[in-house]
Amino acid sequence: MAKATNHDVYFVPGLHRGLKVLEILGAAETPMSLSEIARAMGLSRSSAFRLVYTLRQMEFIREAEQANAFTLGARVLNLGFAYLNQQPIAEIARPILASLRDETGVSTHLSVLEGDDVLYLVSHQARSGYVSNMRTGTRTQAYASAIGWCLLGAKDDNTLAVFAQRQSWHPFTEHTPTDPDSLTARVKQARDDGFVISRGFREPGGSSVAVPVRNNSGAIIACVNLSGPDSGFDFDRMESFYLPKTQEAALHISRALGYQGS
Amino acid sequence: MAKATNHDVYFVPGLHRGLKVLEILGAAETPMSLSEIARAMGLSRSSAFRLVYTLRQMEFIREAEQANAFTLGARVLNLGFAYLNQQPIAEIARPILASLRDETGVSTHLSVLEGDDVLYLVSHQARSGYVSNMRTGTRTQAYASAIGWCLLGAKDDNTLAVFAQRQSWHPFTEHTPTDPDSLTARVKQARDDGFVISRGFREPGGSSVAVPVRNNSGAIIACVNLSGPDSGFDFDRMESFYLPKTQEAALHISRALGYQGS
DNA sequence: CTGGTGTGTTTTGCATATTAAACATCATTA
DNA sequence: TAATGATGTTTAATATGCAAAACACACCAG
Repeated sequence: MAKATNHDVYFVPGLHRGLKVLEILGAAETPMSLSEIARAMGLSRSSAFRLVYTLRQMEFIREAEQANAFTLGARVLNLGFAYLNQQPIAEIARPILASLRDETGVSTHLSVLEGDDVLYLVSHQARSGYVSNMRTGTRTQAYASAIGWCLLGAKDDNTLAVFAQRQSWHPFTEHTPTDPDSLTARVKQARDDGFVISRGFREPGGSSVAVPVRNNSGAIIACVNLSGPDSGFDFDRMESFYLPKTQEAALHISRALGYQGS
Repeated sequence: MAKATNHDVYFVPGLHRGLKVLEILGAAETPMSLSEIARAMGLSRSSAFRLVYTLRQMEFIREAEQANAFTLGARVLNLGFAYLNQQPIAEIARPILASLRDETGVSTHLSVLEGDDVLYLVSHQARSGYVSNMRTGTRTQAYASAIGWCLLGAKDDNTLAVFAQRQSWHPFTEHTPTDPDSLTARVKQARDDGFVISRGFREPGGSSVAVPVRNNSGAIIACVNLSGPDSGFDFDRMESFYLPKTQEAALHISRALGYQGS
């Protein structure tokens, strides 16, 4: 009996668990000992030993200063950046968003939908004041931010409904949608307008402008956004200045991807 | 017979090969089919099939638009950035190097020695003109650049000699050291001066200022550098302006790491 | 010193992953 | 159409990874 999950016949558990070790070490605040890893994985120490042994030999993990404790090694960086360099959109967007940051003075980002999350691919921090905690590689729940609504516009109504069903709603601020209906309303609004301007939706006191990026067939594949504290935005110029600048950048990127519209 | 490498008893090949698949996909220009992966790995298709199956199920790889071809998935990004976020020096240096970039107008970087390579941890591009190809995650040979000489100052003479022995010397420019002696001379010079100013050493027409970052015990653990095309640097002000600014930033970072000196 | 509890490491019988080989598709070519 | 060669997939015999248990060493408390 037992037989727990009955993993597919083709599954290679050694690989699965090794990658999980990497993720656990990635999430850890401090280096972990072999035993800690074994416990966190729900594995025997002997199995963990073999995984750690292999990973260390491959230099994907390394011992920390304190002996018998392990951290991620630099080799995982290569993987992460190999991924980034393979996303042509990131290459294209980087200089455009840098200019946008310089023109507007607030932080600029490019993000895509990855599963149910918003994933930040490019991020340029405002040159002064407030530092956003959104950096390349950051993930946030898509349902809870202007960027998310903008990106979710890519989904058709049915897919969107299914997406909404599986969310666990957490009210980040008083404006966060907390049920499928209010979310779909937001998304449809974003789709109709072609942009989202938000004020304190994701974080109290934080505002943002989001505009979709489209590919050659006109589908939404990414989202450009400005974000910053209310104090950094001149709210009166939101529609007259920040929005058009952002739209211009988004269009610039879309064109570079073969988008024919305007 | 055969028995090829007689891998250690504790080695788990499934993990080893899975990670190798990720690296191969990371290095690939375009998505790869199952068979291509198998060939690149020197494996049977059936084995590659199981690795790909597992990686795909874990979302470390995904099928490209073209069916039956695979690319890295977004989940590898998490690993890479988890590593970065675990390097406190990167967190500390980021805003300092952003200011340095803004004050000097040229690109700024923080790098560490990783094995025999220089690894860039933080990178802020100049806001105009020339865009350097050194970004976070980039690796370069340590022996061939000002940053490298600066970082190699951390090694004692014996270790440095051993390091020098195993390099394969490639003359990137006419100034690149091509033998152990000229390298060690460079490194000792850097150690004595406490900085390196270079002109066209790594790339023709590219200049750079590099200053070491020290930890609480005074050891060199990283290196701050400015880099840009000669046209971006005002060479007359190299020692009067760029160098002191860089030293100031490096000291700032060193202090934040507990360095007591000056 | 003794017993206890924590390590990391090694062993070994059993369960399971692995791969050669067969199979099923799909193109292309004769 | 049949032959060919490439692909992705499945199978089954065998090679191998796995975890329980034993081991060795450390640390700490009494």
